[in-house]
Amino acid sequence: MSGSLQPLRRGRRSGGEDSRELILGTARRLFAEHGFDGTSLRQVAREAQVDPAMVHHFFKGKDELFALSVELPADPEQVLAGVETLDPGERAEAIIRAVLRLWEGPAQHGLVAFVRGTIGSTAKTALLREMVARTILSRVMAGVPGPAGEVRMRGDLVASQMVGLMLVRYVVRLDPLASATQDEVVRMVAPNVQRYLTGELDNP
Amino acid sequence: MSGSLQPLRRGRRSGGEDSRELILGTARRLFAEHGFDGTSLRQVAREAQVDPAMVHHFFKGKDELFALSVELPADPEQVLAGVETLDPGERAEAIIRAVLRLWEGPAQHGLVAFVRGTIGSTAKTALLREMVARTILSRVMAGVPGPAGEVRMRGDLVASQMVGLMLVRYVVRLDPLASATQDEVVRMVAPNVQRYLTGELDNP
DNA sequence: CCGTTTATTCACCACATGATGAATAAACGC
DNA sequence: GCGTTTATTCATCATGTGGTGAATAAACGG
Repeated sequence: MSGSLQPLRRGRRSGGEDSRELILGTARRLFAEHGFDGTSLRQVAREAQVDPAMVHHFFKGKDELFALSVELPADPEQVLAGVETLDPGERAEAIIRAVLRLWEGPAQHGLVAFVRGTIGSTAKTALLREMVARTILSRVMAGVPGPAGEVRMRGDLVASQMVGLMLVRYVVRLDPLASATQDEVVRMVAPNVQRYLTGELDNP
Repeated sequence: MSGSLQPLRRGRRSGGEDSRELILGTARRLFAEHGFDGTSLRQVAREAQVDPAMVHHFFKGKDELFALSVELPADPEQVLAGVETLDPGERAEAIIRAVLRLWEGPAQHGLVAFVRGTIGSTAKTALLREMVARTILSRVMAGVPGPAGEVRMRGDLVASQMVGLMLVRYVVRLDPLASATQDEVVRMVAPNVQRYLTGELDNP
């Protein structure tokens, strides 16, 4: 009766269950659901049914775990590859298709986590701004005719539509937009993006 | 020399500095900058140069402080008042004007805080979805002709553009969109919103 | 079969968080 | 002037956090 319940067996487990992957998977999910700050190592460990110290055993710390969790399988340059070679007058569809393909691939979890974590704080928002402005928009807007100031404005407008689309479709998941097919989305929003890219802005 | 530095004077301060408002203001700013989870009571107290216990003296807890901080000075119904009486064919401009007016008023801090706090977690996102779908979109789309399914889709598209606009202009602050005048914004994006509202969707 | 590596658990640390309750002092009402 | 209210500070709690170091046990390599 008074037998002390034996201390949980220490040491390596027998089964071949790969704890590292288990932790990574759980982290990926939790980071996507609650963002970086909203997710704790112990929470990850708990849900993965693993000792918190294991997380540190496999990963250097929370930062590394996050980095590996949201590791984007494709960098923006690759996703948008070829877009700048297209005629600006027909570029909208390609942009939208690329973005939809990216978000509907294996990167989705990571991207949602990235967005959630990024929008949550001013500092990270600044990073996002740099990234969007430099890496993405410069590529998307390459070759669009017009004065530099106007082209930058067009880029921001394109960004506003694309950001809104991703947020509503993948993060907030507003139906029926969230469950429309890729083709439908392209058909519906491409004309608007195209107007931002090369259409008449001042004269509705 | 060895005089112990006297313990900071306790008790009520002489000056008429209203600490309550000071705390509220600081909280409003910090919540907007770092979101709910990213802001701690002690941080607020520190920046307001006030003892952490004061925060609890004036407010029941973090939740109440947050609630009072992001208190929206105008509810959506009021902001969009009259929109549903307008001809759907000319409604886009009114919608955009209303949103811009709201975001550029005293509510801005609270709204940014709300967005940051809301996008950070799944649970709160669900709330946002309900709110947007029921309260806002139903009003904005009232009287728009067409089958129910199509009208809902049009609403989502409008939401995608408006959400993106708010995010890029007020949260991420992408320039030059962030520093454009209200009139410019209206001129540039109204046609796109109008197309979502009543334009031809399938046939670009 | 023995030594090394690796996986797992436990016992801690220092620290920040949200919160409470008592002590003190000024302001206020009478 | 005195009692009450209110503002302010301090000491303290329980909890959760990220992180470290050692102990243990299984797997692996020779």
